[in-house]
Amino acid sequence: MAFSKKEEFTQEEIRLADIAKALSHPARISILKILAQMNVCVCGEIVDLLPLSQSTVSQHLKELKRVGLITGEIEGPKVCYCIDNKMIREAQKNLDKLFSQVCNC
Amino acid sequence: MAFSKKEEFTQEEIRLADIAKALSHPARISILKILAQMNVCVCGEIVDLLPLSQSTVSQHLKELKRVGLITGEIEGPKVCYCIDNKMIREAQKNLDKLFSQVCNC
DNA sequence: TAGAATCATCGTATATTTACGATATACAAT
DNA sequence: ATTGTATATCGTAAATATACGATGATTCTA
Repeated sequence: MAFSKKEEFTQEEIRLADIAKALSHPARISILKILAQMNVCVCGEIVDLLPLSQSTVSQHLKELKRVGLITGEIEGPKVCYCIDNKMIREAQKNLDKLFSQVCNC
Repeated sequence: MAFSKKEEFTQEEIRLADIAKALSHPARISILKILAQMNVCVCGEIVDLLPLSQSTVSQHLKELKRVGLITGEIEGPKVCYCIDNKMIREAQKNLDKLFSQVCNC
């Protein structure tokens, strides 16, 4: 392909697709659940709970952070990851709006 | 990578990620909106409304059909695409459930 | 100050996605 | 039968995603 055509859609569509992309891997869904249960969680603990290497988990965390669904705070040598409740609510609201728009019921 | 590790997660996580993947391109979000507005829509009309070639649109339609969010019925030489309301509701419910699980509020 | 621990990033291999034109298929109409 | 219309699929190129080990950066501890 010459280059991506994603920019040729509305900002809303692009943003929604981007959120969906962040949720498009089971590992990232799992990470969100883990963070919600623990409330706050050090990266290493997540690695221990998943069947993936440390570097791969780090990549998945980066993707979730990129779209804003989680935050990461440095605590000494560790990094404390946490759900961003506000962003989760916003994602929930926007996806719900899409489904409502799209569903004839 | 040797091979994907997606299977090592729960069926629920895999299914949810798969739905999210179907929504992870603005063209597919746009297609869903178009189908909802028109209620029912011939493939060619969708092509006319998007800045993409016929073959690319056909691929996006295939992806939406794969996860069940839309159906396609052959009508003579044309194909009539339609939102599957039941599946949309199910996707809405399951994503909403995830967000509720994941949000501390 | 030297190591140990924690995490991100780099390099890399492979898989998947995105995009298009060309071609094949199926049907309708002439 | 032939032609035209509508759509899917094939082939292909480029981009992006997934996964890992190795390395680098940072910070705590001995």
